Amino acid sequence: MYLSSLAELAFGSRLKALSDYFYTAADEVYRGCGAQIESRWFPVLRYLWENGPTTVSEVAMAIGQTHSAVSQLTDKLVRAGMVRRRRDAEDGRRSVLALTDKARDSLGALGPIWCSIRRGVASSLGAEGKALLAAMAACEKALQERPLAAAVMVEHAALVAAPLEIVPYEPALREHFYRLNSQWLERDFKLEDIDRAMLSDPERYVLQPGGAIFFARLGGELIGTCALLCESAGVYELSKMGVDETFRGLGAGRRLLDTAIGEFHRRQGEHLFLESNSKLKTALRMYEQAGFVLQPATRLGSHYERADVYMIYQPGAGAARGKKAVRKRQARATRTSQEV
Amino acid sequence: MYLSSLAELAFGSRLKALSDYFYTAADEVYRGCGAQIESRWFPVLRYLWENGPTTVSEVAMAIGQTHSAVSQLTDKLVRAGMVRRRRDAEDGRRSVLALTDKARDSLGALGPIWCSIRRGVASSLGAEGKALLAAMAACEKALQERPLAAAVMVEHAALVAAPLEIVPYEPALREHFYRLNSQWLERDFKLEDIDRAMLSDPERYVLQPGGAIFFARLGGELIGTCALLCESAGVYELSKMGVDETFRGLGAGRRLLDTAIGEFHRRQGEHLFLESNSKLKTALRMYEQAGFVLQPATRLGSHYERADVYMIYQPGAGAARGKKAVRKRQARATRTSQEV
DNA sequence: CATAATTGCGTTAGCACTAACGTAATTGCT
DNA sequence: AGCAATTACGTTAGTGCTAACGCAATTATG
Repeated sequence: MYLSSLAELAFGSRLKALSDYFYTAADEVYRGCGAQIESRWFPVLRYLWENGPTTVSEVAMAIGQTHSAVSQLTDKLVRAGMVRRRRDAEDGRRSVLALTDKARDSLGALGPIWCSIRRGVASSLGAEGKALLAAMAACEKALQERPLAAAVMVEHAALVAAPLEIVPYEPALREHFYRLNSQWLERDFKLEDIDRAMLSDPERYVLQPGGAIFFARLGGELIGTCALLCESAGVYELSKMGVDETFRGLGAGRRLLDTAIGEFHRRQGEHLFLESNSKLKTALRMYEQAGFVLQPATRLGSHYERADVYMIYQPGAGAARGKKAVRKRQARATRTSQEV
Repeated sequence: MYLSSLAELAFGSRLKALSDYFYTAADEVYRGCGAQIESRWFPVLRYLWENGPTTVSEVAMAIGQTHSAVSQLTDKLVRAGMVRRRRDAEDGRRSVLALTDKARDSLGALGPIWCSIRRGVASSLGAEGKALLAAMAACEKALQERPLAAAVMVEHAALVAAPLEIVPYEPALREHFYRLNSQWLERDFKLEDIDRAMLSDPERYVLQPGGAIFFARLGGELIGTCALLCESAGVYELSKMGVDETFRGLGAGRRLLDTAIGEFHRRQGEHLFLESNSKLKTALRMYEQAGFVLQPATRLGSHYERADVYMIYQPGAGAARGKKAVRKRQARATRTSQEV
């Protein structure tokens, strides 16, 4: 699903979808069993069932909704003959809600259905259901203790205050080269042997043959990296570009890319190419914007299994060229190139 | 929170609440950062941002909503100047949505905010956020493969078809006595030494002193148990009553209780009491309905740490007595007793 | 090629909920 | 006691979504 790829950014939408799924599933079950009840009624009725007559606000507080919602729902329940509304004798403002005998009968008969729901959830979701419940409870607690909006604002303030710099490789940063690249490699692909070698000993495999490595540093943190490999005299490959997942969208990738291209020019390189994978759409779009042009076929004798995209740096060409070749190979990528 | 106590039964409501929390938190952040965007717009805009111009239904499919929702949202986005609507030249039915330049600018500037959101979620929810994402993904997958409503109906059919019987103890069932009791004991309390002893060797601690044990069997499964302890000549204690959490609501508890009381009468017992805890509201209500009366103080020299409720069986008394004593000790329990 | 079925979209009515307001009752303060 | 503040609730307007319908365009079928 597309939404899952957005991860933390689409929490709300996905949770809503899940919520609706459960509501409609419950209604389907109630209908199927001939129960005269709707899923939305459940929290209120069950609370009254367990706790006896209570006021509107107490119910609202307990089930985490506004008093208005409970008040309106009560109208419906009264109309359905499930709930009785009474003024409280002690406090005239209060409206005391109590189940009718009909409701008590209905709810009593609902025992097996609730039981089936619990068991159905277990059989349908298995351990994942338990995990979801546990995670929800943990998140509800965490959000009460550390409100999300405030936490985000703190991060935002820190982000915009911190300077974003590009710094060259130095031995003390070797582990970051590994960390930043293994993150995305292990997420979408797998670490190939050639990766492991290069990431573990960049001095030998990148610098010594005449290449360069850059890091993006935000404040004190290293959030991205990029390597310019020297394949042969004047021929360079852009590779090992990785930005920490939680720091994407800051422009670090583009800054690294521009720096690497700058270095390629500074060394008076003649040919610059890269290999990538069609999954990495945002990266591909960035390469195009920077002047790389998608080639009709993958590179002959590629070092990587995951490589299904081959691009060559043609600064003068712009993004207009290569359309036909692209269209043949990848409808989706074409659309992107037209758009950008 | 009350809803969490309902576990699987209130999935929908809790997920909705969480969903709304994330939506409003996101809106708060966007407002706080001065971004001209609303949280509900995000899935559509982001999809167009990543995939270029697409049709209404494609967007709807991708973000898991109806075409109507996307169509109406598009109205708003067009009014806000973020999206352009165009008829498709190739297929006149289709309405192609594309981001305006303004939207592209806005979204481009949103990078740091999205980044902050990801980091804020991490700092606010920590590992729980990851756990929630993982659980959601797993549940979405599981629900596609095994629809919930169908699974529940299957369980329901099996439940109503299976006969519920009460059977006396026999050595082969010893482990079930332990299993069924340790489940609720470990959930709300903790296993005390006296529990462990009695549950491990019921023949010595229950049967030999003159007590009895019963099991509730549903179809082939043992789903509940209950013990009648003989304290001294004619004095019995009802104890170790437990029904599997996933099988509650079927009336097994009541059947077990009635059987135990029947056995108490059959043995011409003179005094029957029980000790329990005020947390166990549904159990307490059942005891009252069966003829137990709440006592004003806990029992002198109780064996259990968790015992804060003491009830004596007075079959003639009904549920009307003991109100005053109750009211003094426990406002909540009082309400229940008035109600039932 | 005519007709039926399907597809894609917009519109409307309706639902569940919230925010905001108004009203009545109660509590707090001097 | 008198007045303000608070509390409890109902009502209204509005939001975000779905279901259901209708229309137009496209595709399938005899």
